[in-house]
Amino acid sequence: MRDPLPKFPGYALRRAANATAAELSARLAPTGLRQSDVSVLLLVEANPGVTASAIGRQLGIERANMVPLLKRLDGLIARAPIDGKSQGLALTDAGAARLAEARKVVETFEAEVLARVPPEHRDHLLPALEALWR
Amino acid sequence: MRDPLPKFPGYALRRAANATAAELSARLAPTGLRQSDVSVLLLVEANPGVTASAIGRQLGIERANMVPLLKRLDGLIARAPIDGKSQGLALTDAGAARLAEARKVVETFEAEVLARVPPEHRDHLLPALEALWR
DNA sequence: CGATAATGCTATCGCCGATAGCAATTCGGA
DNA sequence: TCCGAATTGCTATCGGCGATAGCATTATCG
Repeated sequence: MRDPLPKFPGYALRRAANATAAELSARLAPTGLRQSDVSVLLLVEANPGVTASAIGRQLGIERANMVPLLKRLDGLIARAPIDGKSQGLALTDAGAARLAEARKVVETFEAEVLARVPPEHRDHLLPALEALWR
Repeated sequence: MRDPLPKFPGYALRRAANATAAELSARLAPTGLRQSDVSVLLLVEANPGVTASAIGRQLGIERANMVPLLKRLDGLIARAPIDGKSQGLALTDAGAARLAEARKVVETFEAEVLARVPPEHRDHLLPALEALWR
């Protein structure tokens, strides 16, 4: 079947992103966390006391979408008022434990993804992708 | 703010794919077509007489999801029965005309995407991505 | 011929992201 | 210092894309 689409970088990007996202989701299922959950947990861990807004800005998640996300992470993330309108986020012990599991999954997965790229292209993937969104 | 995520190829893939998809969607808006619409139209154009199932297989779209998609493209794609259960798809004149508009948008966009990638990484992007889904 | 596979379809769900709007609070410049 | 502007967290709702389960009909093949 003739298929002109794979020549398009945007199309290849979509397919590659879908494939990897589906696989990572499957691997994260046992932890009960979604990809977005893990990304938020990682950022909260690395920046204790950050606000939900700041996390959202960094990850490209709208404030409105942070709300149900954080609601899902109840018990894993603690909130402490910073002032009258902001609240600082931090991992609870349970959150740190769950993140430890998830991190193993993610790091294994990411290493495997990179390993699938032929060696001569491998080092170019990250810089090329970063040019497209940073 | 500390952010360990950009080091992960899977994360960079998601962000890059999101950014490019959002931009392409915006550019396609004037044509009234979605990205998936255009990909289907391109495949039907390149393979007149194909079935919806075959298109779906090629594009990674479930049969079930082809139904509303083709319903949206009513008037742009004609269906002719092949046998009792299959139907061949082909572009109508209107479909060919709309696709011509969309193709211009897509090709311009794809060229710009590639142009954003630093020259030393450019030729590696497509092969690297293909290794992740093909 | 009969089991199996394929096709097109309905209905429903999940994930991620976006917009619009709101009340409360904080910030910053005249 | 005061007041308009910006920020924060939130509700509600929508859109795009993809997935699953199940169904009736029709083809295919051993």
